[in-house]
Amino acid sequence: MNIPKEATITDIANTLGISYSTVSRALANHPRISPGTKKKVNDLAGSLGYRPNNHARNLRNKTTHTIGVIVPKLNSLFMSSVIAGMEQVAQEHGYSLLISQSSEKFDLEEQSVKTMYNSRVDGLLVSVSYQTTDLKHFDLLFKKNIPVIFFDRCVANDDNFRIVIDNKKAGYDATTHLIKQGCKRIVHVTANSKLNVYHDRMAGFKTALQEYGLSLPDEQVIFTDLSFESAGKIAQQILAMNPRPDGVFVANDNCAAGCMVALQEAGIMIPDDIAFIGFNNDLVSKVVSPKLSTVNYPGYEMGIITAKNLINQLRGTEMLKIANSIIIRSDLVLRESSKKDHVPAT
Amino acid sequence: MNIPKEATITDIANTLGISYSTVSRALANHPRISPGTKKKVNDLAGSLGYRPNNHARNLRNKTTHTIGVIVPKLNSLFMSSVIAGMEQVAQEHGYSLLISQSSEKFDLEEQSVKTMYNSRVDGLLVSVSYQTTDLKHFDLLFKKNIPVIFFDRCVANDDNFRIVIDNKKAGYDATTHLIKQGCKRIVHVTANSKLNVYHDRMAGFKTALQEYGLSLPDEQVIFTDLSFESAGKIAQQILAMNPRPDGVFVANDNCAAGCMVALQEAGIMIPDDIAFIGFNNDLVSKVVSPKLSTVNYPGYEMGIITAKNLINQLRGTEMLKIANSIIIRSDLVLRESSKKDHVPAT
DNA sequence: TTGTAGGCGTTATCAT
DNA sequence: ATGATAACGCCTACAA
Repeated sequence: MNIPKEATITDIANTLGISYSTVSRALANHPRISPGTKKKVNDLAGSLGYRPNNHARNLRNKTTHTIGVIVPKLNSLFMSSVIAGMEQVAQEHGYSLLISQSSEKFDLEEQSVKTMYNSRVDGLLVSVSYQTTDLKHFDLLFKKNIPVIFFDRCVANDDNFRIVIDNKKAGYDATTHLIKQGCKRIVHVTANSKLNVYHDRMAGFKTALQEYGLSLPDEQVIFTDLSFESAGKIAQQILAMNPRPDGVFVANDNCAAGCMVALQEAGIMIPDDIAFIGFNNDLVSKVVSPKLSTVNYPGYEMGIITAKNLINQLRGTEMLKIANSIIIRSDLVLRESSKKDHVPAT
Repeated sequence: MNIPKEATITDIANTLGISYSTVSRALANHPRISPGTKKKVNDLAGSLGYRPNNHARNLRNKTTHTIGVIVPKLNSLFMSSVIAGMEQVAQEHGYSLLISQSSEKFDLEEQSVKTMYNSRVDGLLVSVSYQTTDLKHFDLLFKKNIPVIFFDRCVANDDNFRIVIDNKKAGYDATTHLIKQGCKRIVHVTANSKLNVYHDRMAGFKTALQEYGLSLPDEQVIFTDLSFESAGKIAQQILAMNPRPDGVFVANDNCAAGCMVALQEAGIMIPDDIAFIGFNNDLVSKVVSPKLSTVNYPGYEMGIITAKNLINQLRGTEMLKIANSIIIRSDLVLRESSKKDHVPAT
């Protein structure tokens, strides 16, 4: 078990008979180091398998070149695209990503924030958990002026920097679409939470109903955790309603798909009896039968934009105190689940 | 923009009028520091918002308490469960996770390995990409005796430590199930790769066919990237076959679901014309209609076991050179897509 | 039970 | 163009 020795700049300096500050500068491609020494240093470094010690570097520079990422769940097409985008940008700029999932639990999110703080991340990208209602647990970062950017999911009415879609508009468009398909009694299935995404989607939903003169009895808004597993219960609730609704707008695809499956098992025809529209354009929306209409928004792009903004902020390139939100484009994706009186296109 | 000063052990020592080594020891809960000083130190540390500087610590100790994780994709129920399990164990033992997705590309995986290496992770947990055929790119780690554990996906015939399921048995069981349902011409859809998961599942498939005296024309093994997007092409290929197969065993659920959707659009009845079985028990398997039979294995547990093993290895607790693989239990999950002559249970 | 001193690998500020 | 030196914050023999 021989310990393979780790080469340092001192080693390079010694075998080359020069000082280690010269080596350091040569490695950093400092302008006033002779090309000759640069070459010698780089060659030797290569053959020695030298790798810079980031810890020493970070200790010295008080910067870690690490970006923390906290998300509620990793297992959606959307989230993994976001992260892929972030990773690309991070790599391009020499940053690493420290990723953590809160599993929709506030406690775990709080825990993760602490870990990130103790790991001295240069900045943090966050999509908050389902249970999060305020941002006190980020105070340690705020106090130290460590930039935090919230993307996709934020607590409503908060003025931190955020990168989101226009959830209200998307909710409005989805609902309007159902109305135009002839739906009169539309149910909205969402989470009982203060998050922008649910709050705003519902706001859009309500605006649309009002605008078209449709009433909204209390029972037509159903609160749930939006998991696939909970969908069975929602379906029961819908079946029990009298009169039965003719359209459902669910705040995510997983839950929408679960509802559809359960309702169809109970003999409901979709879209003829009840039209459905979901949110996220997740894989399930293309698999469930009939295919689920939904709202699409570009995760990969959102990841890129979010990461770029953070890095700009870290480099002081951008005056971000001015703008405090970026809105990303979203689109309605219409499929069979919401097209009344239409034969599926085959 | 006042810079909030960062408290160090020296600060604590000074305000308390004791030496910083005492503070260091008190913080580390060293046995021979008086409880009184310990309390004073900890209290002050708390009120000062002191956080240990991991970089200084790592520099000193030559250990980062960071575990690298490289996976092909994050967006599956399986992978995100694995990572949740790893995170839990890591946190319990004071480790952080550096996560990266290769997006099934060899280049990105290679890149990630380098990044991990340069970040000086204490160990690495890897599920290799679809394109990976050998492990040369891990040599830098191997040479330095940095432990690497492969989980779920490994290159075949490699003797590194691995934590996997018995893919051959699972493939055998899945195939046998189809045979027992009366299937005579069974197609296997898999990836053209050297990975254990595909290699072994196919081996199990072939063994089962042989055992039951079924022939296997070349065209009955279809190679693809197994993505949902490629499923349409596979469906075309299956439709073009003469005689038409009556059973399909696909090496993952996404692709299986995609095939089913496409075939049903072309008028094929599932399971009556063609029975289907997938692999992974991903969410789509419960959403697609009819619900997809599949092979389930516990991601969360696999994550826990993998992380625990690495940490034990790092602490020298375990003699891992002896064992070189751990097999995790997997089960067949039978649903409607493979039950011939059965009415769906409702 | 506590203090002193040296060093982990870098980079930045001097000086030469 | 290069060298010497100090400092980043922490840990740990060794002393006291």
